[in-house]
Amino acid sequence: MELPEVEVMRRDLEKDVVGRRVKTAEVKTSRNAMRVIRRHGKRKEFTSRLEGRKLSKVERRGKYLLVHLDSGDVLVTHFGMSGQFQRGNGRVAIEPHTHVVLTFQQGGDLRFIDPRTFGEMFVTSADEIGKVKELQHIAIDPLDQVFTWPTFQYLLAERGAKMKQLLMDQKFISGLGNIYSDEVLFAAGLRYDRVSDTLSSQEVRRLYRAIQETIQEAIKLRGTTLDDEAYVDLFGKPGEYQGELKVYGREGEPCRRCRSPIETVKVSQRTSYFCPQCQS
DNA sequence: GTTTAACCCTGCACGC
DNA sequence: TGCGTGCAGGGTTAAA
Repeated sequence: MELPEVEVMRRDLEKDVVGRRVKTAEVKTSRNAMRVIRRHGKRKEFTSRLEGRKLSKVERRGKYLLVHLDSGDVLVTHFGMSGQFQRGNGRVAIEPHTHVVLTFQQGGDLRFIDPRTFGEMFVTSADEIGKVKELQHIAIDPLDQVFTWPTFQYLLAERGAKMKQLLMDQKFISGLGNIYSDEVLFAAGLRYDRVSDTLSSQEVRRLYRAIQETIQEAIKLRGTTLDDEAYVDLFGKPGEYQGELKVYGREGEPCRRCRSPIETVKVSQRTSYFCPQCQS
């Protein structure tokens, strides 16, 4: 799940679960459920801070979701590769790989499902949130007001790294993963191996616009749901941005702009898709 | 400073 | 049909 999917989830939660009070919090007994709450030694450390609490606000920091509780605590969730939240109720069967279930006093529940358990949940106090290492180092957010193109130009000039790696680096810019970084580079007409401090002003501007437009459009279409991956929203509905993908997952297929076959390359263990003609 | 490899998990497609 | 391999939208760490 990348920024657009996390943002869609944030908005859904804001509409649908904010204001509800947690009656019971359950962490399943499996080894992987414990892996999900790995920062807590015991289940109770996690569940006792949730039970009886009302959910008051949901914010996003990069790919992290922060659900604020009326106690001042914050429930932090990262979805990893396969994590998701699903709304349910007592009549809906618990899916395999469901690790946490919050049941609401008002009825219904919220489930955290994650087959690969790269995802994580933990509760911390609002005061301590600034001390969480992963959150401290999260870089500028593309949707933030302070993400302006002169700022971006400065940040790029400070580094001498290849663009694909840099866009994926959450300490450089937050929210982009393997899919959207490829889409952004295509939209900007830049190759994955361009070095950040050699971009012209015009290229920086193109890249800046590509980031904003790609992210905005993906949120509008409620995220990307690929055939083999199963991102769905809070209510189980897939996104629609997959129909807009220009390069990701299209190896060998003709570029939508120039008809050249889309190529792939391995960049830090991940497959990167690009058009050899349109990107330089 | 930047890049690479290994690792953390499960599920699925693919080739033999 | 069965089995091994590689790959998948995440991130960290140590070493080169």
